[in-house]
Amino acid sequence: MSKEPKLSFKQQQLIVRENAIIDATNALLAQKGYDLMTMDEVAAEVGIAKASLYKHFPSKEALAAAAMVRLLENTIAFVRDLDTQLPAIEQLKNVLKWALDIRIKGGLPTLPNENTSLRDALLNNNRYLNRLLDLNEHMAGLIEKARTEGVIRQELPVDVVLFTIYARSCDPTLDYLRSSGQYTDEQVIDFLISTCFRGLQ
Amino acid sequence: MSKEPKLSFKQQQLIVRENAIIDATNALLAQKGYDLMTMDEVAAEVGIAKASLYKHFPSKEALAAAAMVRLLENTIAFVRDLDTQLPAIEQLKNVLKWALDIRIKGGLPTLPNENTSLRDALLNNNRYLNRLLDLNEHMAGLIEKARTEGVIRQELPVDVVLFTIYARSCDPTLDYLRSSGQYTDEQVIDFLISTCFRGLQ
DNA sequence: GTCTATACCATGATAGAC
DNA sequence: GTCTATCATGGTATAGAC
Repeated sequence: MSKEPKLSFKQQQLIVRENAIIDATNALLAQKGYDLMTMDEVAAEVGIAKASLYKHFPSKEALAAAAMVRLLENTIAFVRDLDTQLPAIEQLKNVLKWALDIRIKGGLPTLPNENTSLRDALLNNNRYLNRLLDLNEHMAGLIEKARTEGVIRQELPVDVVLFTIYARSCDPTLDYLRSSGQYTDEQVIDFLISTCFRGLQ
Repeated sequence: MSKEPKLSFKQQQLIVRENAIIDATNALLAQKGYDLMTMDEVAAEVGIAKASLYKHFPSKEALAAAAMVRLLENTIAFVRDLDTQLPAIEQLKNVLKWALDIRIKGGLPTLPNENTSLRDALLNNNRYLNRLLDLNEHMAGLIEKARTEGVIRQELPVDVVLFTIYARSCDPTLDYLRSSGQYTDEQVIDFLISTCFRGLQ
């Protein structure tokens, strides 16, 4: 595409490096959360000096935001590629299953809740907000479809269902059940999906 | 009870002061979480100097652990006082409702998940662990009773039900729905209890 | 037991050489 | 753009006077 392959190659190198940085950030965000993640750790994980990190991302907040944006983009891509032949409720379950699989592999940072200072940064990040709105729209469409198919309770508003599914992707129950050592990862995921959609009763 | 009322009075004063400290700790833990809570804030909230705080509690971890122990004791007391005439499932719902009410009032720290450094401290705290085991036994009894009454799915192990209910007490869905401003607090709590026990379908 | 003042350390961010 | 070395801030914890 570019007229100067050399420049393009350099740019490619840059992208690869920055992807590696975001990989490390993602893992550390998932493992320790935003506040406990340190820039020293990220740099060490990537194998570069901390100062070099700051040449790529101007701040810790910007770095974390970039990681969250990439995560949202991957999620949107997954949702777009869902098999539309399936009942909407099965598509929703597949989204949750996909998220839980990623989480078990150590790559899913928990939702930015009100306790963390990352939240404010993300709420001021337009790239992040745009991706989030985009994902929300896709998910809301699926939820409404599932409702017209009669498999989601009518009295539950769409946003209640949406947040409930989002929250289940970072449910601490996953960690507790896994650390009990009594179940396989697949069983734990099935429990979470089942209790989310069918409840306890 | 004591032979020396004067000493007992001093001890009472101490208890009152320490209760005030734990009150402040509880609120800050709920608001910001363990890592973002600072000893300066706790001291300022109570109205004493930071050094005085350390005369009462030897460390930040010990202080947070004391707050969590008191919370567990209050929970156990509530569970003990439940109306045993009610169906077990209604008693379980009442426990969750009670916890969510406290959380809305700003007094319920989130569960210590794997991300926080508080977790290790609590796992080494025998007072905390004993209270937790005690509560777990009470709750497990209720869950088994509800199961024999046929209102909890047989295929769900007791610990899955237990953790699922615990996790719902710190579900971020509560914050998201409240901040949307579309529902009353009571509605939000009903949504959470309903989706927990009946699910989305 | 309360205070002021401070030691000590971790961490986000930067300077400046190469 | 990478590095080493450093700064500035804020936090836990403590010393020592009263």
